[in-house]
Amino acid sequence: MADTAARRGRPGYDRDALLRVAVQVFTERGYDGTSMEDLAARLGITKSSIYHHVPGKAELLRLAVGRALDALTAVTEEAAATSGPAIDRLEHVVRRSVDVLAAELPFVTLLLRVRGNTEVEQAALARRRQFDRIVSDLVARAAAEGDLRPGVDPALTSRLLFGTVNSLTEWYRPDGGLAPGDVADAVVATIFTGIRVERRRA
Amino acid sequence: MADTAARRGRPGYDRDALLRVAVQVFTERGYDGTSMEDLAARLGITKSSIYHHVPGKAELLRLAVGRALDALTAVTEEAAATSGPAIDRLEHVVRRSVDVLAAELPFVTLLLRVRGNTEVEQAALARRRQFDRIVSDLVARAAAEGDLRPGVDPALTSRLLFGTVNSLTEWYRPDGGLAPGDVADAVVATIFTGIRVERRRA
DNA sequence: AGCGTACCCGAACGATCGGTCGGTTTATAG
DNA sequence: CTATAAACCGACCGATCGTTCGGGTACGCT
Repeated sequence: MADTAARRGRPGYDRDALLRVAVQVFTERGYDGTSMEDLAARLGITKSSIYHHVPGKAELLRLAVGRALDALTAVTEEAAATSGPAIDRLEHVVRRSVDVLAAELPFVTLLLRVRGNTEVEQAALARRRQFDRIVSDLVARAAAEGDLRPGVDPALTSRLLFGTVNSLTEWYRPDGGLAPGDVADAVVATIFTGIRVERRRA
Repeated sequence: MADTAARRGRPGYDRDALLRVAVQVFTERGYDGTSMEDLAARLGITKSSIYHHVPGKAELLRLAVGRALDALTAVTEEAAATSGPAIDRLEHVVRRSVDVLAAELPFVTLLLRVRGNTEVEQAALARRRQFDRIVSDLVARAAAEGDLRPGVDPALTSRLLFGTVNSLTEWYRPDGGLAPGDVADAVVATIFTGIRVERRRA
């Protein structure tokens, strides 16, 4: 789609192609559990070659989580996320977040596993908290506008909402015959409407 | 509660006390991201002293995830989890799982982060899949018994259910003024009943 | 053909990894 | 006071860690 334009120089990985593989391996073995040797083996090149593309291991992580954060941040800036009833804005953000998660699955997966060990990770966590804040504000507004069931705690609910959406990285695979829209439908239906039907009454 | 009975020998950590600290550090820095030196520093003893209690780093992980899995497995064997309508059994397992998660938080957290890098981790994943299977079977039965909203996919629903419950490890802290029962109420209310109220109709 | 560009390699670096070893310290039991 | 038990320590091991360095190699362009 993008460039079939022949590039100059010796063929091989460019920074983006390398990043894709790296992120894949990071999500499989964990960032700390992946050595540069592991990466090199998977890439089919030597360890030292990686440093032609990137100044170090940490930079690979930085690029990866940055990409995920950019995509998520963009969602919160869409028109449907910034106007209208909060409950509808919330639903939009949830649906689009699922889309982003599907489209950038390895990157988002990596982001969600970051624990703040290094400066790169702490910076990522800080940006992630901004996103979290926006969504939990939407939940609070939806409650204030009377669109949430009475008794639901907005803070707690936004936690559960995040948990449900983020847990998609644990099992969802885009090539599994399940479209992102279907997953979004299921998430919204489950959280917004509930799964149980009222039957036995007396 | 257990033993105030004075033990023999030089005072210090026993295997269980050491395990508690180790699991704590593992959840903070990640298993791979934690060196034996890190552990020793936190314990206030030297690296080599750790090997008096345990044959190696992997054994610490094995003990930790084993403890979490034992607690979760026990839940599925409780009376209320093995008889009655599936929807009620499901609710019971969810509620008790939240209890276990709260009571054994560091151990369960560690379990949920295991990715299968080593044999120990793969064995843990296998046992975890058994638990997952039991719960997803309950969802399927509840659907067959007509207690789930029509249109909900049991397989997908059980995934989301797991995601919601398991995500508690990301933020829940037992000393945060929120009782496990309250969290269980919120989870059950959110997933089973939904958060949205029907308002605008025409 | 020759040049610039982009990509890759082997060998080596100091630091840190998980783990081993022989010996020491501090308690209780008799 | 001695024996036994339980925990701890410092020095050291080979292996692996992320990274560096001085080149080598395969392309498009002119």
